[in-house]
Amino acid sequence: MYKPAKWKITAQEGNARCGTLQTRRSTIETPVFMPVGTQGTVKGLRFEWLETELDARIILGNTYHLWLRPGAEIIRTVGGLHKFNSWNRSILTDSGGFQVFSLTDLRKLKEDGVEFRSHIDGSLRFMSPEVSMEMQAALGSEIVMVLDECPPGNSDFETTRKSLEMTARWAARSKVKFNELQTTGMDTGFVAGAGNLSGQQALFGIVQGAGHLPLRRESLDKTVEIGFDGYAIGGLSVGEEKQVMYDVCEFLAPQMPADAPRYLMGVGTPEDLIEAIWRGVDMFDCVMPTRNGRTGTAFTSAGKINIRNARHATDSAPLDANCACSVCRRYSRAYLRHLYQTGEMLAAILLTHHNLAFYLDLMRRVRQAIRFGTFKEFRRGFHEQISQQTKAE
RNA sequence: GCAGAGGUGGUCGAGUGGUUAAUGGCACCGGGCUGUAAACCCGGCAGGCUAACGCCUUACAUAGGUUCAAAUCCUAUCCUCUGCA
Repeated sequence: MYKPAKWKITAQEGNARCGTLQTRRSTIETPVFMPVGTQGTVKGLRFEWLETELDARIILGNTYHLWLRPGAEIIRTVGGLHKFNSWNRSILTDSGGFQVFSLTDLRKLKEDGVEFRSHIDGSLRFMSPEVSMEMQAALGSEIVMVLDECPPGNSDFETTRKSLEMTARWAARSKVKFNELQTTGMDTGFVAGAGNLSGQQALFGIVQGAGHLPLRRESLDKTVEIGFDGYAIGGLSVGEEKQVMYDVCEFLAPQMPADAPRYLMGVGTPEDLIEAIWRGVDMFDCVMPTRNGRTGTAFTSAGKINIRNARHATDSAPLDANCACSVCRRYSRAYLRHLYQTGEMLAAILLTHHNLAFYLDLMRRVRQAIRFGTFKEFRRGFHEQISQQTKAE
């Protein structure tokens, strides 16, 4: 029987893994960073750049946001998200679960689903595991996420336990509905004759449990029991201490099925990625490179820089002397600062471009290190750079 | 020349006798951003001293004056704008 996605580990160093995830639309080398494209666009970047220079193989889309606008009907009419936005490589769609957390003041949580007060026009909208699956089938993404509840990172034991139990029930419902949609041809992204793949969508489960390790274990068991094509760690980088995130990854990742990709949702800083990969995580997404790019922060091999700072006013150096991206090859800090200060949209575009290039290149170098068995040294070198930078400040 | 209006901190602009070192906006300086309600949000912004509560100095064109108290009232001077000659 053909599967929707094929996962293969190609190299390992300790808990860190290097692999390939083949979907019906692209082959993704892991560890991978997936640029976030909430509304069907990676803000500020043309797909041309993502395809050629950056060579991103997969990006995100968001079910909640695309569900509100343009809506399922339009998406179905135009034949799914790939046809709509012209991105022909893989897409992973988040289920709307994060909005249960981020839009907490605009929603009511019930066993059946979530009642959202639309942040756009105030209308009442009902999202359930079934609705989320339907919307994600309409979008036709390669990887579908189950609808989960993402409780705040510092939630207490009892709250977390109740939440994770409902998430588990939602996961089971998600899978039932997902299977039904796959067999009734509701997936707009279906690829007939996709080689040794089924051409269908893959479905990932999400492990919750906040900072409580026993609950993490419990959630993992429940999720694995249902059975998914990949497993995500959710509910981190949502207000808890950074060490909690590392501890949860360290505890959880090695226990997650080795024969499926592990995805740490919503993380993070370059350092976070290194630390999570070290602990056995394969996939990441985060708004940080795109949002921070828009708001004036560039990630570089020497740490973060704020392009607004006056010290860059006449600096003819690129953002990062060690970066080979087209922005660093051509534009000076002085010019980028000028663009930012004058409110020119090109500032956001160029900083976003560089930041994503930096993130994707970092992942390339990490993969290479794992293949060569030098990731341990790579990680140490990375730490030294960061502590040097902290001292310098 | 005559008539009218007006000169406030980097800038625009409130304030028209008493918590005014002076509201706001902009500019400037700095910080934040982790499955995107964010091309956004927060802080600082006369000078000096202090670890800090605070304290001191200089400030609303210039120079005088009235008053317990003046950016605010009076006088003179300088300057700007508008209209008429």
